[in-house]
Amino acid sequence: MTTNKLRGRGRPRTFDPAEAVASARILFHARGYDAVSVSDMTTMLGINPPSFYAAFGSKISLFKRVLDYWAGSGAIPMESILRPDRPVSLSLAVLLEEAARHYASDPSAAGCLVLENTRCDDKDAREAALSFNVAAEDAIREYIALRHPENADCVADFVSTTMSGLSAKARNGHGLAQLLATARLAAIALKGVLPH
Amino acid sequence: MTTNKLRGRGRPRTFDPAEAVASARILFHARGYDAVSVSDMTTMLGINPPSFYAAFGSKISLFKRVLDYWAGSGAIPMESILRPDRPVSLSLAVLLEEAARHYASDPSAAGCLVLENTRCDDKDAREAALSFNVAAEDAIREYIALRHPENADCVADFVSTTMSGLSAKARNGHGLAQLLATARLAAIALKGVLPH
DNA sequence: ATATTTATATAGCGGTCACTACATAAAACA
DNA sequence: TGTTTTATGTAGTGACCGCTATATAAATAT
Repeated sequence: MTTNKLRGRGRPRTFDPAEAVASARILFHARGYDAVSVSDMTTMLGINPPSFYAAFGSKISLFKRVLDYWAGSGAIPMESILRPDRPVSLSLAVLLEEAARHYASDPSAAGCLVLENTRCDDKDAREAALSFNVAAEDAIREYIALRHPENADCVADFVSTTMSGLSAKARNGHGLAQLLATARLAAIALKGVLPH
Repeated sequence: MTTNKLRGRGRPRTFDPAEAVASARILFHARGYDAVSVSDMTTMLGINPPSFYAAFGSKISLFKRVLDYWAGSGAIPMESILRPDRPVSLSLAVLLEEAARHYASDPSAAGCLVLENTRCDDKDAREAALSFNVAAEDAIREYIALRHPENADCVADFVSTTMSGLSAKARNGHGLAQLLATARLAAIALKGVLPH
């Protein structure tokens, strides 16, 4: 994490931007883009606003860096779950259970970073989160379509909707056990609609 | 709607508070509590801040009036859906379909006013919305428990989670057809888990 | 008419927001 | 050493937030 990129000539930084991105993820995940102020961020990082803007440019560009960072490190590993060597309904059931586990894993940052921020008030942040959400939904839909093209759209919508619900409920009182039970109940519908 | 309550002696109001509550519902429903400023509200109502505060006291107390008003007029009529004379799984399927229809009915104010605002950044508004949400979930759980006490908790959680997902998706691109298809898919799980 | 009551319009309160102008400190390079 | 480069800390900017002090306008009551 301490990526001291080879230093050039000026005064050295007093903080590590990569670590700052990881810290920013915690804040954005816990409270959402709108509710985190640049002042909150600079206080947590122990720096002043000019250092923040010199390193990241703007609040929204830091948020985009956080999304990129999280997609490659902490988010649900879709490609390892949506495997071609097991039944689609099983893969989707695993996906929902994994979502339940992820969303409940850190009570101080419950739910999905991407899904929660697809509903924030800042247009740019919302659209940035939405693009990640759309990409994930496309991956799910295409995975289903490989073996169940006729049901891909509505099943993908159902899975996406259930994940949104799981994320929302993770933030409003549902714990791991409840989320898992809901995920397993949803999987019943998947088994029922996908020929096996 | 034009409830001119019997006037006393002072200068008469230039606006109808009951109509203002209905207008406020549209704004809060379309954008959420955080994203609606008092300035937005007074501009829409054609009044000045002092008139607003004289009539409603504060932004949060207007929001609470909006919730009360909406629960009694525009929200999903739970008591007429959760009927004791038909199968629980059927009632819940109707509830989910009705949610889909409600959440998609006004594209400029998509989703559920209550559910969407259980996730806003203002603590008081969030808790006000949450209390309505909890009441609705309790009603669902108790309805299920009358005939399926062993499954009431997890089935109620599943229905609540699905409604949260429907509301979220209604705000992010899913239209009536998609929401209805998702509701019907969720109903398969309900039929599967509730003995009939 | 005058007093009382209530709602109004103007103007602005202190606070927070994302962001920046400016001078300086700390490093590498010549 | 002196120049260049980069990041820093101090101290703000203007815009918007929820909300209000103050004076006045418009009704009823006496």
